[in-house]
Amino acid sequence: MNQNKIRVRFAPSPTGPLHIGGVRTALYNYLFARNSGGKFILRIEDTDQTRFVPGAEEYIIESFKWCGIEFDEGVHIGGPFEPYRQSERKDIYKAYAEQLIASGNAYYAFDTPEELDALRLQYEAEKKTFVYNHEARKFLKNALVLSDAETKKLIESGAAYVIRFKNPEDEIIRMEDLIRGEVVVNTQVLDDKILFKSDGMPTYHLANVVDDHLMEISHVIRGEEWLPSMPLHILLYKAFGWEAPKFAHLPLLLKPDGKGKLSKRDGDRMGFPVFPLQWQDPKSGETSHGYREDGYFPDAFVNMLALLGWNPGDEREIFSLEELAKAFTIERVGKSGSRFDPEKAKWFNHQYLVKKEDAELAQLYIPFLIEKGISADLDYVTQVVKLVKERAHFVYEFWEQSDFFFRAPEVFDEQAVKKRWKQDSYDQIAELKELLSGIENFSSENTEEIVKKWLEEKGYGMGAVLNAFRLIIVGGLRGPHMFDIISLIGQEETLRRLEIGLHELGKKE
RNA sequence: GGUCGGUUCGUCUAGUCCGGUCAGGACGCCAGGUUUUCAUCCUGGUAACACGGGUUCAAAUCCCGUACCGACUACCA
Repeated sequence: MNQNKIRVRFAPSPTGPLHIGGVRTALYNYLFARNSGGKFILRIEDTDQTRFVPGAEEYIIESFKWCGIEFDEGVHIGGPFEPYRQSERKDIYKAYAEQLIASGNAYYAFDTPEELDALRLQYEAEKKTFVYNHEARKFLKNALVLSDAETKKLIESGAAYVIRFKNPEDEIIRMEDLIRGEVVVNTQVLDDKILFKSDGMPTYHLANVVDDHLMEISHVIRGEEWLPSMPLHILLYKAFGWEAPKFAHLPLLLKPDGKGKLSKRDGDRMGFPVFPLQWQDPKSGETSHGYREDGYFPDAFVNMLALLGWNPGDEREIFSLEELAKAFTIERVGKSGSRFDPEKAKWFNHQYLVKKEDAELAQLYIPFLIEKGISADLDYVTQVVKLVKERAHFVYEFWEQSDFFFRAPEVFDEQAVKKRWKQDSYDQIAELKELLSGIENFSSENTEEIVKKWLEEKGYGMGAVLNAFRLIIVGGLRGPHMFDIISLIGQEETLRRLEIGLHELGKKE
């Protein structure tokens, strides 16, 4: 193995949509690779044929594309270590399993799943736990107990078998985790995990070790749920006589309330996405929300995710992907699980929304307008966006903040009428209409100056008049600066709305 | 049950390795200010070292124990 080359991989199983915890794991791998000038690889771990879900692999690839996370090698782009899909590498694992048998590190076992299940039940009844370990393997149906001739005969007769790892009986394993430091385990407590299944496929444990070695992976950065199997993996590298990669086990993403790791259910329950993209389950037809479809910007999403378990050590919070790559180090990844906070996710999106160009946001807004049956030119929409973007977390919220730029109010908010349409209002607004109709330069600044002067001369209350004015133009007590609004919709439209408003609201007695 | 991991404001976290500033920032929340409304924005406030021992002049920081939480414990990954 070339020791100087940093190579990391993300190795999902195509069993469904990618959970944001998985996205974060991939992100940290990506950032680590970019930070160190290394390579980032996408490998598909589809050794469980029974759990294959159509479309999952495509979903995973599309998710990263959306996030802006790019791979250097992988199932979708190829590379020097092809193939990158384990089902297509099927043939290579058997030989490695047999190599382990030859070296005395593994053995054939013929126990059927039913037999083992029965054993587990039996143990449970006695309040014990059945473990296929160095004790149990001495009295079960395997090559350690059977003679070589019997074993050979069984295999030749076509009996189903698995290959299990033969754990050392009593050995202290000291392991180094980049995030957690030293982890020590006695092999006594380990069980003889299956490496090779009776269906001819390797298990994760064998396949990931073989592939990581063959693909010259230098660092294995994965979720904390893999920490308990790190000893097995270390032992496997040792048994093969290979140098093990460095390991880093990332803390879990926890649910926003209560206990435990974040799950799909939490998203449904609390109304926030758990997946990067929308996903429709091919079997149940059930649809799950995605960040993309819910209006999040990919850069905001990635930024938010990166800060969940990692921090730069200073007080910066807004990072582009490039900035993240520059700042990221594995040392600054925390040890403890992070509770996901949907509120902060929204805040991040707002930050990115405000930072974006008005024209860019207008482009994104136009489809929403079209859906409302409104056609407006980009220039006008850009002006509108400029006025309302600070008030929104998402582009889809623009409509509720700016509908009145595109159409006259159809109804007047009842509460607002009650509060702001007083006895004097009709006459004052009628006067205001007169005033506005005479203005030649209808710019925001100019109308504001003229109206304020008029208010002062007349001794009218600014709040009273302008709120009544707003009520008529907007339909409610909301929206940006009044003079910005009328300047944008124009003099003609302003006067038209005043006419309608006066007629609708009438004179209050 | 067993093994491993974790524990600083409600949440994300800095500080812990190399003991010593009112334990800092952000989100949220609350209050005030700005404003013609709402939002933004500005200012301020709220609020934490899981617990118990020990070592020390001094512990969030080092040691031990306890509690709690989590992950894992499949011919799944």
